[in-house]
Amino acid sequence: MSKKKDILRAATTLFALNGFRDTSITQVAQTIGVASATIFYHFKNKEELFMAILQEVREGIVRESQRYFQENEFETGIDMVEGAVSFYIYLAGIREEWFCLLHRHHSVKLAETNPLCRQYLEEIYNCLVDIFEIALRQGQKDGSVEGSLSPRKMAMLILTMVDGIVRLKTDNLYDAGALYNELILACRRMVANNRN
Amino acid sequence: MSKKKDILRAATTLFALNGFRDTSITQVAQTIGVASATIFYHFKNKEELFMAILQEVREGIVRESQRYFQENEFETGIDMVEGAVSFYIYLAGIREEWFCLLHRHHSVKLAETNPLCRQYLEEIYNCLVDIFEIALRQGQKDGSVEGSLSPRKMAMLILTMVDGIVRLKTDNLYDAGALYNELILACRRMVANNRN
DNA sequence: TTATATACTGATCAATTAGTCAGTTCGACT
DNA sequence: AGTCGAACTGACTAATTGATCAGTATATAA
Repeated sequence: MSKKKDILRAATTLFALNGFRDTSITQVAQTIGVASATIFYHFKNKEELFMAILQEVREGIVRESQRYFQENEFETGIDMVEGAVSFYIYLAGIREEWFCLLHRHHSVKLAETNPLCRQYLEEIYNCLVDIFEIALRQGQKDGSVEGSLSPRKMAMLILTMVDGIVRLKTDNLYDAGALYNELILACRRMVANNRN
Repeated sequence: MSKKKDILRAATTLFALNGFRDTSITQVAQTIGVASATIFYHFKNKEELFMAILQEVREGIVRESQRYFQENEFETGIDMVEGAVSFYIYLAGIREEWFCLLHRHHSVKLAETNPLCRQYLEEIYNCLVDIFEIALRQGQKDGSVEGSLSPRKMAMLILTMVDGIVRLKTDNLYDAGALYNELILACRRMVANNRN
């Protein structure tokens, strides 16, 4: 019967869609038909509401990435890279709010002064880079990925590219789907071992 | 003796650094020692101030990209791609405010309702994609770039990746310089014609 | 029934905000 | 000297904001 989950859900959507500063507590309260004081009953202030959301996002991303590793197996590392790209696009599709929220400047800005926020963001990005790095290391072991490349740095580059495509979609600037094939191709060309 | 340029300069920095919504007119006025009413004398409202800044950014980016094409010549298309990446990183380094501003959600959001804002953003991004696309087309002509790739789409992917690296730097998350060599390498591998 | 803690609310507040306006300063031209 | 317009300002306003608090409703346990 608690409205806490409702508040979190509505605030997540609104913060993701319009940003932290452009979303008032009143607006969050109104969308779920609750007094604004109710929000301050469950959360000390607006920033703590944001932090609670960020914590949920972190848990969600870590959980989903673990599930991805459990449920998928790939023959070669390079296939695993492709799978990782697919997974990222898929996750950003069904959990658009999470990625919108991470893309907002407020998260980055808050991390400068709020250590917990910084910690959450680092955990999230490490988790996301790892998805690609693990695939690349696997590929270097089985010979499908060029051995001279730095797995961590190439993983960051791929993440950067894939995340940029996701951004194009969430910002309604370009349809991510239209670039999907080229994205996969580009990643393969970037890291594949050409001797095979 | 007009304070208009001062206002534009201060507002550009503040909007880029803290965002549109988190920057008050009073704050802009105080940083240059001017009454806040002076800002409303030169600009109809806060949004028009923002639009004036965006117009300046557009002009700057178009101007700099034209200068880049005039002042540089490359032997092969693939070298031109590398030059384009270099140029982008360089420009984002000396005009960090421009790119910070473009990365802010407010620009994208405003474009949804303000046609002029949308037009400016489109012109900016077309100009930036073109830098890479022209290089790729050149490379397909001289055989240094794989001919089967779509120049426009590959240009968008490269832009996305390079811009993502710039973002890492402006967001103080990671040093762009540390990824520079890998970035160039990745771009070359992505589009190079392997038959040569 | 009574007690108690949790969930929730209406009324209210102090602070900040974008924006207005009447009036002042000042340099250029006649 | 006098006129005029552009640049600029101090004082103000109406609206919104995050946050507080005293008090109400409800359910569960003693």
